[in-house]
Amino acid sequence: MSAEPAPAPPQLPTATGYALLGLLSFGRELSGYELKQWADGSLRFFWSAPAMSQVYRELERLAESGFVEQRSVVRDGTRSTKVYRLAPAGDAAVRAWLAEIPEPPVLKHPIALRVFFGHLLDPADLRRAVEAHRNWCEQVLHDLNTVRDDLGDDPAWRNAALVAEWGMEYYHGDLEAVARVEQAAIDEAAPGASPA
Amino acid sequence: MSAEPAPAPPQLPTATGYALLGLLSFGRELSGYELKQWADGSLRFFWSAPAMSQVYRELERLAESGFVEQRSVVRDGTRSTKVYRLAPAGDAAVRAWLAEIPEPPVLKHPIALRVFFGHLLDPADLRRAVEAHRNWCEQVLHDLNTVRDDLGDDPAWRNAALVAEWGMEYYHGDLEAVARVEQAAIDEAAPGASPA
DNA sequence: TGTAGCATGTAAGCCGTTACATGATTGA
DNA sequence: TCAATCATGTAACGGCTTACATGCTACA
Repeated sequence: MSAEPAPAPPQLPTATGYALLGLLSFGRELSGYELKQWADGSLRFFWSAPAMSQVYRELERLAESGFVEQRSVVRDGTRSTKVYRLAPAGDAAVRAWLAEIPEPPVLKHPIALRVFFGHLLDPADLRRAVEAHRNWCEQVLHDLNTVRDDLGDDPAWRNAALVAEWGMEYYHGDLEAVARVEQAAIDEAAPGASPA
Repeated sequence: MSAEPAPAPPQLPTATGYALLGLLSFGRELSGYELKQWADGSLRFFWSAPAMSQVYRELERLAESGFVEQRSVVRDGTRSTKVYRLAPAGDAAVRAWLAEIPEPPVLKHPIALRVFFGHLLDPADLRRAVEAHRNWCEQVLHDLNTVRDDLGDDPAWRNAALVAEWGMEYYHGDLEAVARVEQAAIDEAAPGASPA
């Protein structure tokens, strides 16, 4: 008959939780804010980056379940920050998750959608969409390039560098494929109607 | 002072709703079941295919908002089926949506994730993940090939065929990129330890 | 006779988002 | 002193999923 609150059943993390565990597995002790920054600078290129509020919620759950250890530190000045470190249970959990057969990839490609529904857009709108997509890809390529440079040839970041390189090829290929499909789609829409 | 239920405010469709409107824009009158089948055979390759229950819910909302027209038909035998046809408001709505600046693409790539967190997997697990991914891609390529063949060179399906072709290149490229990255990641993990 | 496909939904719940709220610190 | 960034959350909501429930029809 204890009056203590029932211990939370250690439920398994969500995909986002596992991703945070993965980031913590590099050994650093990080705050929610820092984890979000890092996710935005790495995971977002090939997985997804959760909202800030989601990061905090997940960290709380991970701490409740014993997958991470939480403590408050005073870093510089007087303010205290909560920082998180991977616990042994968290290490085991994320390893087990990654060893599972993966889910299929998820792709939502707005240009492919617009080509598919091409009869509902006029060529100018399609071109505007392609241009926005191209700008976005170029920004991503620029960011990835910076990331790649920052990683250098430190063996500790070799895998991250590999993925950054993969990402650059990927988005480069996307750019090329979109250009091809745009040309074909617009040619179809107005055969022979080339601009003066 | 009428006692009638307040008419539902015609709220804008969700992305899934727009996708259904897009499918209906090809002019056919379809049931929820048929729309789901079609989404699974087309949209899923480059966008996403909603769950069956989601299709029904969206169709109901689209009907409430006047974007589609609903009627019950008896198709063969005695059973009646609800079928949906695009209403003028739905046509306008989906056109306007597609003409907007698109959201950025979404990509969740399980192999990239596993390479990034490569220090948490042993090479055998990475290989298993890659193999599962490869099987998945090959299935998709097979399905896309069937789709492409079925579309033939009917000008009415020219855009769909373009996207199917794009998809085949895309997943082919994925396969190649994954093979490259796998080789590099495994080489790194065990340098000099080539199989006998 | 039973299984697979056709066909339509309801219920519950998670995941993640946006919007909101707060306050300290740093540098222009 | 103002804006940007660091830092941490809460509240409300929406989208989509899985699991469940139901029943007909065709075919082997």
